Amino acid sequence: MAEARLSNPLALAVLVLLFERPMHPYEMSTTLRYRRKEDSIKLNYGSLYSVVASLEKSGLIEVKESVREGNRPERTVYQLTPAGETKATAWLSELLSTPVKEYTRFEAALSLIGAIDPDDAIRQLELRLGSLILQQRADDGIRSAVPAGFPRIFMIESEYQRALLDAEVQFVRNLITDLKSENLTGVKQWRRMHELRSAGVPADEIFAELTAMTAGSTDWLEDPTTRS
Amino acid sequence: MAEARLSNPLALAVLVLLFERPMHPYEMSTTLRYRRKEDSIKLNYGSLYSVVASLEKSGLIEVKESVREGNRPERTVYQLTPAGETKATAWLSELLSTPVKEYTRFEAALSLIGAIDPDDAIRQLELRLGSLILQQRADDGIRSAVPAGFPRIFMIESEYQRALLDAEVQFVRNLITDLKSENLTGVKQWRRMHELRSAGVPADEIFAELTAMTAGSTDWLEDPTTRS
DNA sequence: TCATTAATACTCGACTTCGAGTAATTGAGG
DNA sequence: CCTCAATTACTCGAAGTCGAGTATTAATGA
Repeated sequence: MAEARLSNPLALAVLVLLFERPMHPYEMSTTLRYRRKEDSIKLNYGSLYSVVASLEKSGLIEVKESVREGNRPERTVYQLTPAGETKATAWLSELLSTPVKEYTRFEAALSLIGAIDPDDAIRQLELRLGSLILQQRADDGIRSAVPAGFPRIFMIESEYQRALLDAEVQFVRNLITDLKSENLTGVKQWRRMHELRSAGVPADEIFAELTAMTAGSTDWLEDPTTRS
Repeated sequence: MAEARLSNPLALAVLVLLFERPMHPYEMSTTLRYRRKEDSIKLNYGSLYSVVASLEKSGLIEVKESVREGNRPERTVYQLTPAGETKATAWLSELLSTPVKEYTRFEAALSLIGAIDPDDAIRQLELRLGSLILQQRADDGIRSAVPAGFPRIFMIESEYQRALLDAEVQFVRNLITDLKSENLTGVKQWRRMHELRSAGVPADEIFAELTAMTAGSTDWLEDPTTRS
């Protein structure tokens, strides 16, 4: 009954599935796959079984029965407890109502982009843009193949995904344009820095020249250890 | 030298920091914090030290020196190896060029939204919208406080973040509108389902009625176990 | 001057995540 | 009828993640 701090959304998916009817873990996995929830909820066997175990330990689900057919591995069928039912709706409500910061790889990469040179960065971003546009096309294809009358609410998560994809395409396109046109402040310094570095100029001289390049306030250039 | 498959972007951040100059782990953490990279790269001590250890084990970084000042814990200063230098640029390039699916909590929640009733869902989404708009305001405030001349490229990751935030606001606003106007196909069935359930109607009768409600093709309503 | 807070620099272990591996059963093709 | 692939159902251990805890020193202020 310990209040385990489950954070894996897969655990919520398990609760929601058991809200419908009792199931064994393998059936949960096939059901999630059949309903295309795998696109939105990361699913792998190891996690599924350990998540189920931890839900049981915290009293949110319980074993209903344990059936063996022939020589196959035993199937353990689980069902929701009253506590689990409460938890499922509370948890889902919270995920819907409360935005939490999600860390993406691309955001991390952007924040470190200065480590490669600008022309290289542009090239990589163009590759990304290409992939993203292919994804849009693929998605268009899927959408046009969905039978008329299919309830939108059943695939609302894919509309969200699409909204984010379109936003990213826009962002990357703009970024490439700004980088190419040197329209983005700081790119000149960035480029100069890589020129100096590849010419073997030592770090402190690079720092000095960059400081000189930048007109006006340069407080932001300072290092935490060197600031007065 | 083992090719460890590091996936934590924090490891890339470590490589990039050491590309600048040798550092000890604690200094990496303060530097990342000072440069606001914490907003984009999840940082906690446990992960940092274990990531550093695993980078060392795979030969991408190495100990430069180990200094002790007074009775303080020893500071272990690391530096990049040639392999680490190569890895840093290759890894960064890959993160920039290659989109990978990121699983967000909100997307997971949307995919399970059917488990709570529509009116409840609308309420939670309105709460979310409120928070998101507050975030936009806060971000506007920060942006207007940035000193003129501050190079945009140094905070490009926050522009990405903002683009995604704006897209989410749009999406949630539209979704709320569509739900309220019953404009979204499937909402009627969804609402009816929760009415029946809270009236204690058994699952199979609910299924029967929902099938009847939906004109035309209802293949998509079928269960994997019951399809012919 | 003495107490209290902040900063420094890391350690530890509980918990999660991952995905390859296992081992039986069913189905379809030749 | 036999073989080979797919499906069923789960196990296991290595690796990663997390954040509270520890122990010292520096700074602040009553």
